Amino acid sequence: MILHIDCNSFYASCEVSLRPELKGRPVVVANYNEAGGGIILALSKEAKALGLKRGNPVFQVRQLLEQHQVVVFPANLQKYVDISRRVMKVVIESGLVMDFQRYSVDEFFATLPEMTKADTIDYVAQIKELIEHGTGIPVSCGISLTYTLAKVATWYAKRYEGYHGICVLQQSDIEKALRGLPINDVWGVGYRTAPKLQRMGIKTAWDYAQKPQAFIQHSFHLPGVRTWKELRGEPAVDISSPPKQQTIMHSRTFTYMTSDADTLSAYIANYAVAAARKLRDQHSVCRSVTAFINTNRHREDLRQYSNAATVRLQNPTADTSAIVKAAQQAFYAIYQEGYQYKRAGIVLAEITGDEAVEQDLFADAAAGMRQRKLMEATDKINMRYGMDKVKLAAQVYEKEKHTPANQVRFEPFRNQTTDIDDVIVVK
DNA sequence: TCTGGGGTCCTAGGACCC
DNA sequence: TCTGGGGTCCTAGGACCC
Repeated sequence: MILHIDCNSFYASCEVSLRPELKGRPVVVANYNEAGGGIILALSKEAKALGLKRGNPVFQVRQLLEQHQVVVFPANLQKYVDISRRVMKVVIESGLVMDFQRYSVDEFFATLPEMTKADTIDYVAQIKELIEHGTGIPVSCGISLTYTLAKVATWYAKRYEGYHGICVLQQSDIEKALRGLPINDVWGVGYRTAPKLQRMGIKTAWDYAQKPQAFIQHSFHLPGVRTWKELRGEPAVDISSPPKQQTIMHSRTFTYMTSDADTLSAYIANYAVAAARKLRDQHSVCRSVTAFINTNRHREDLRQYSNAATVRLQNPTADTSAIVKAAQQAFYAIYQEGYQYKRAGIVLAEITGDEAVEQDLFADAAAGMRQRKLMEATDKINMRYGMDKVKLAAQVYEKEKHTPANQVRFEPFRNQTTDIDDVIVVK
């Protein structure tokens, strides 16, 4: 059987686990932005009960947040990744599961030894208890024949208190479970496909699983067929993750719109620097650099423009200045005057390991080595004295000064798992 | 005033080859 | 009337995930 472990309200649970006095209070995590908040990314049970939803722009729900004294945390991805690793560690060290796989920051899959249903529940309860005791993160568990069915089981485990967070779906339980599952809650069915399915009269996972394979293949192609097989109990999904990340993206939505090329180009340079740093962290090099810019899609009164351009590098590299140069070249290829831009970003692709970098015959090996040393040195300085203490001239731009009124008050950033000054002291 | 930031996989169609 | 036929590779864009 496949076991699926899903951390409940993960980001919010992480914050609460480090601030236990907040247990039982409404807590949300939103991505922080200087103008007073982006959107809500995660919510505790109590916050959900107030009618707050994932994806709500913070400014739209300000009243509700204040009225109920909701605690608002700025998203701190590094911390969540760190806690996610601890959850993994607890499960792996328990020795209770086989083929443990991390699917995302808050979801894991594993294989369980064969047992009766009652024994399975007891067995998984042990794992659940170990995680909750060891990390403070509550989890829900689903167990079934395939990955997709295990996620169906987790859907039930989360939804009905009676399961106490653990739901097992055996062959004989599957029909009933699928009949009760709306098609749009099936893993692999997104917001584009769901309405199409509705129009075809396919309203539940069961309806979908009952269609002939040829029909599914014709209408929904390979991904659709995979989901179809999985729902029928036949494994078809492979989640063994590719060894290395294939693309690295860095993008931001700005607080204010701008049409100024110099400002945008400095933003692009900063994103390129961040992406290059990430590239070096995982000991990789890239060969293609894409820049993209977008206007504000929420402003129907303004003219819209979105575009992207890619520059292919002569040699695979992780050198900041080469990547910045390519990113800016790509940017100027697509920049158009007269639009109000709201978002920009860059994507690094054709990523490979830096062990054996294929060198251009004419490349200057000595210069490459100097560049590499320069990168190592700047990374070290920035690591020690703070981000961007040393930077490229291209990264400098004039900060727009605005102090918006009516801001939602965020909790301060605290890195309790990585920064010695923030580590919790137990008395 | 204010609306996220990452990723992966698949397919169709164009360019090119013989 | 009728305009080959079989490949491969690459890219853009769409769909999905959290």
